[in-house]
Amino acid sequence: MVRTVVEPAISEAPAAAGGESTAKGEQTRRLIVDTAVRLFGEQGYDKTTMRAIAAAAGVSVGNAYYYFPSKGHLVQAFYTTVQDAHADACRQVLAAPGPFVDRLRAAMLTGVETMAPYHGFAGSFFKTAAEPGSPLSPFSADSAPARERSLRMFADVVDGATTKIDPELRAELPELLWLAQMGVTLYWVHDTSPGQEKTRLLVERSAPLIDRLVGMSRYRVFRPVVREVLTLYRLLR
Amino acid sequence: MVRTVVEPAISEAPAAAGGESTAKGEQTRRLIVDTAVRLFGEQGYDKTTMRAIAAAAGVSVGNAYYYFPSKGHLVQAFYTTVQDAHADACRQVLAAPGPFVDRLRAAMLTGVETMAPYHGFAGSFFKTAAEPGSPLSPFSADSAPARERSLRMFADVVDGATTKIDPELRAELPELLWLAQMGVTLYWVHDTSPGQEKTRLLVERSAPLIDRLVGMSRYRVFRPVVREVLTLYRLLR
DNA sequence: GGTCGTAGTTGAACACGTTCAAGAAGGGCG
DNA sequence: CGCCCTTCTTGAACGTGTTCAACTACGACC
Repeated sequence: MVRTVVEPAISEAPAAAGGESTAKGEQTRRLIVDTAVRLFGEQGYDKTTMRAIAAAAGVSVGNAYYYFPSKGHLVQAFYTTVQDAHADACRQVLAAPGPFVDRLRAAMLTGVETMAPYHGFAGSFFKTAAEPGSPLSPFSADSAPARERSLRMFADVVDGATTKIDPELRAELPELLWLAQMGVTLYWVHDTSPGQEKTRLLVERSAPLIDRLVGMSRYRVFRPVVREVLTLYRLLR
Repeated sequence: MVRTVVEPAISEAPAAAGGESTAKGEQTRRLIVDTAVRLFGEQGYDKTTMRAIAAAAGVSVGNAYYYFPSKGHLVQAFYTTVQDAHADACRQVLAAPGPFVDRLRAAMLTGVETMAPYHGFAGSFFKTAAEPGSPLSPFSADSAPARERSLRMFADVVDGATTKIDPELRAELPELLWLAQMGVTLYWVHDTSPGQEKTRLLVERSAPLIDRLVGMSRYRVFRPVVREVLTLYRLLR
């Protein structure tokens, strides 16, 4: 078997502060994760075996498991990549303040747009993410960084909104919107319509709907029900 | 290995109408599914291997696959069992007409109650059901019978409700409530609180909430938004 | 009774994710 | 240089779900 020789790169300051990785280890880690991400994109989740990843990266199977506890953890890297792209795509649109409905639609739509190329892939690995104890679950500790980033994005959506919103609702809104996007993603994964046009329709039409509901929250009549929903949400979180 | 000899039972009318199974085949099929259901309940999904099922049933692994295309299809049988129990538990409560809120709470609560013993099990096999193409998905063709039965139950919940409901909403309500129960189940699977008390809380408090929203649907002010939601739902179904 | 076709049954074999005992590499220290 | 410790790497091995070619049992038909 042909083995690529990896030279030790530039000599590095030895683990300055809390550095848990040497230059060599980090290089192998990247090599593996890059190869995995590439193969996932090319062939989907199930078709991309750990043996194939290891072979393509020029390392042994065991070596991949030295850096990643499971195949699922390799997907986490893939997921992070996609999410970074989503955040980037949103930045421009969310730069200037504007109506809540536009910002919400933009955030959700670019999300669907960014994920689009990976629809098949997402379908095949979704089961892993849906498992309760899985590190890939959006609610898991392992997903905390990705979740935080996404939440910050929705906080930005709310902060830059010129629409008037009930203050109590406004505080919880980013989290609720993130949850809504999880719902959209759930629908998207199961959406078999060509180009996932149904999911686009869902976003296109639920954004104004959410906007209307949020707008209504300011009126006194709805205060009790809004409070009830928020209280329940806090209890269940 | 000890092998139970299976006598051909009572001689049977040969495949009267559309009968696709002989007596012997049906017996083996039942033997396998009963064994599988028992082991699933005793040890959970992952711990119960196909080899263990086959061994406990006194057949070969290949024989199990002759009757069931995959391990997941064996769970379908388990799921059906639980759902039957749920329907039975509801029948008594739903016999006499009453307020919508009571009927809804009862239906959902008995659902949680019926599933309770299998929480651990459900968690481990949930990933299989969540997969888009899976026959175990509640939206799949294979799940059609179970889905129909559940829908009929929620239709009963609505039909026997003495509460006044917007007719247009009333027509779609059973399906929406079924969807809501899917949501509750989704939460339940991920609920790690002792005895899944949080899920009970969710049902306990969301039933009056849904009731209130349904009640509000009759007022003219909300007609546009109700219609919008229903239209969107029909488009996405 | 014999023959044939279908239904039923078997267990070895495959590919997969994952584990693990063993070893190699490399650098710091006396 | 020699020793040791940590980091990194290996590939065989395990247990899993699933497949498949071969075999058996059995009822129907001539």
